[in-house]
Amino acid sequence: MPELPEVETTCRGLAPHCIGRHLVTALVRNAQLRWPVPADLAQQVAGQAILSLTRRAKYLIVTLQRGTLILHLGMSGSLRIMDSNSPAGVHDHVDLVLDNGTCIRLRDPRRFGAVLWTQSDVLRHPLLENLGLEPLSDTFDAHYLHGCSRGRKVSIKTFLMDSHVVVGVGNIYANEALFHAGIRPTTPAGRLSRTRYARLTTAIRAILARAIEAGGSTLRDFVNSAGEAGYFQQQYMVYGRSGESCRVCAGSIKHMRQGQRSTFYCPHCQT
DNA sequence: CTTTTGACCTGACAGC
DNA sequence: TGCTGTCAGGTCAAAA
Repeated sequence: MPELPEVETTCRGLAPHCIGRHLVTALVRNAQLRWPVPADLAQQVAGQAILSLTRRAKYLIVTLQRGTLILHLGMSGSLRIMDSNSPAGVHDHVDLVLDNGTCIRLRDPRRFGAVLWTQSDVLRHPLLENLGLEPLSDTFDAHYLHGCSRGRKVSIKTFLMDSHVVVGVGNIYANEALFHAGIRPTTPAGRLSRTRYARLTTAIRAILARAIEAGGSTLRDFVNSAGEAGYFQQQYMVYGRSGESCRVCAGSIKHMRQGQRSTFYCPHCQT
């Protein structure tokens, strides 16, 4: 489920329900996520106000008065505002219980997600300190990508998905952005011209921004309901369309694997 | 340093 | 109806 637009949508959807509220406790039903949920999480967060909810890469950062929660949705996680008395499903692993009878409930069937706690500068946390640029920031441009790709032999698609270069570009949007930029996913990153990186950065920004807008339409349903409709409403140009005809040239969309991930592209439109 | 591979975990689905 | 194998939106850690 979660690429950057979904995490951003989650962040915006949760914020009005929890900013300024106090956490009563944390209820951990299953601590075995990507990393163990801290055993003392409830004691750490109890009684503290939620000061802000922000996003860095695909991490959600919940700033409390005396520490910070770092949340990640992994491959299958979702966060929802629920009545704290509502029965938990098998994959509802953590509730952050608020002072108004609701909770932020983490559901994550595959348990690749994370709930971590830090009292240090969160941006210096080992998971966050070496992250690349935000794709929607002003500094993310052709000059940046061109510069850090010099000498790199990895394919442009693998390069795009490297979070030390740029964050938030997952498998779906890497495929889609390369189609929009007309770039073959297998091209070595170090061989692309600045001009082609300009097309690519424009494509990445446009696609992510559009996906976030689409996700925004689901925000009003964020409480007690599925907040995922916006995601599936996207009409993909290549992702998941192998064997189907290209929406631009009508040629056949091809499928291949790059580093255990599925790649889809149009051999005619992407060179 | 860069690049590749394995690992984590469950659920859905295709094919026998 | 089972069973087995493959695949899925992420990304760290270890090996090469």
